[in-house]
Amino acid sequence: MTDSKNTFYITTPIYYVNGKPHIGHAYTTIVADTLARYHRQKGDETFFLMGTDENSQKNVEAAKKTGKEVGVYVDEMASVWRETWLNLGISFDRFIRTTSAEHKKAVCEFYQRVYDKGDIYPGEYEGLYCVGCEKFITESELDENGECPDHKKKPEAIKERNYFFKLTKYRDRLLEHIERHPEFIQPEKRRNEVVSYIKDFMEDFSISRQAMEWGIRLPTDEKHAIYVWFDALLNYLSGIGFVQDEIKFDKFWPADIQLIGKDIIKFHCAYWPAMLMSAGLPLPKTVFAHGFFTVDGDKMSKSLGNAVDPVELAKEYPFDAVRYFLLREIPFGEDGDFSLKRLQERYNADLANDLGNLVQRALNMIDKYCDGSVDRDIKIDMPFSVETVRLHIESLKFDQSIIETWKGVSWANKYIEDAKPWELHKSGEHEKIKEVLSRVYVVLADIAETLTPFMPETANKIKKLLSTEKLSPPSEPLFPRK
RNA sequence: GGCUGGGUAGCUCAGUGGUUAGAGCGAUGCCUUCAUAAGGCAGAGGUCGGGAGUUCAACUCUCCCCCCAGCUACCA
Repeated sequence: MTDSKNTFYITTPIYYVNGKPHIGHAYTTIVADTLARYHRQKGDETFFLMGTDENSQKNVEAAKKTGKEVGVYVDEMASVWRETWLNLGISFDRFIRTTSAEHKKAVCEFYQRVYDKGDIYPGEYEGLYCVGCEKFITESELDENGECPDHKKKPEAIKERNYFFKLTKYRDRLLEHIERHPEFIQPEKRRNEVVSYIKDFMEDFSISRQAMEWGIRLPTDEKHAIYVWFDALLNYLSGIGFVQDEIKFDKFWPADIQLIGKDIIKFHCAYWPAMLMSAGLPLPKTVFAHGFFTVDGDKMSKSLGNAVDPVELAKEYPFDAVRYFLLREIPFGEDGDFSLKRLQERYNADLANDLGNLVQRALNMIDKYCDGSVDRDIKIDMPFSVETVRLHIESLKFDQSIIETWKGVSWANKYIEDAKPWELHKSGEHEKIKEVLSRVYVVLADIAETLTPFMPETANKIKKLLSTEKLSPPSEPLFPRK
């Protein structure tokens, strides 16, 4: 991923709008935002897409509960989601809605291509369907009450004629692609799961529903709505202008990274690439499935009511602190535990004490001992490697990247301790003080630069403090202790 | 039942066929005062899941077992 390519296209899954965003959504989104900001900083022409999945049956049910028209309901909810991310400072370039005219047009065109290819055939399906999952499930997957274990709901028995996509036709090509491109599915353990699924269990899947009133109509048969996944996955194409802005589309497709949660691997690592093959389009370079959170050790679930609301959280802690915590605490790709206690510990130790206090003490001494002036171009050996930070980001090891940056923070704190500017001040060694504080200054400047993708607001604050003509400490601490 | 990944300090994790097994956080003691009662230093804390084997030598390799997570099957 260290090629010199100058465009970068990254996507998050589009989210269902039948509820509010929780910390898991925020996690995916933060990672995507960090990567997007990194690539922009690097100078790549970057496109960061996110959006909402609105043609789903579960949205219809959610709307029914509120007594609203589905159309009204999804409009309202889509706006809630969009505003949430905007307010949290997420730098998406486009927020795609699957009910938009553009998306529908793209889906119809895509469908037509696959149809013309001969990959769609009518058939009959009988099975149990869980609306919560938006997929068919087998009896053996049900729990002791005959309910879907994830959604605690009885699945619906469906028997109808509908249309199928010849997924199995692409079995060999999929396996070959995965084999030849080890970077396609990450992390590695997910790749194994996918391979075993494709080899042993994959079947053609139904791509239409007769019973559905809501959703995109099948161009070749108006009585059918397109199955939500065959529609939703295409947002990654419609979001960058598929069949409507070919120049833009050709510039950004295929995507560099598609982030997903581990629950939707099958759709993104089997259905999706096969659909693209059928339509004659190149495959995304990497699909990365991250882990899930527990909250204080418990599975996050509606029944436990322990879902963490990122908006509420951002009232307690600056959102940068939440970003820092999630990226620093959880090795990307692993499952992690979210706990407020842990967040507070990290906040106080790393952000308030180490970084925030460093900025404070350094600028205070520059102000006090050097009249706000240092040599901003002093050449020193950097105590951490910006190159290492970059390499870690590009290999998606955000925790490592932050650890490397913190070497700079620790170095500066120790250097100040060893050099003791306050004693130099007493003995009147002004030149020496200025040299010491100049060194600290340039390290801080590099830290701010490096931190930009991770903590954009904080990085900007520091940059601003460092760019005033007469340097002085911030009027308020960067991160007040909690 | 099968497959995959994992079980290392209180917590989160890193690590190598070879002297006394590492980091960060937390807890303890000391030093310091520029700073958000922040910072620095030091010691404490582990029979590296259990057992057997290979080897001059294993935490690091092999086998068996136990436990955790994920995927998946079968029986019902």
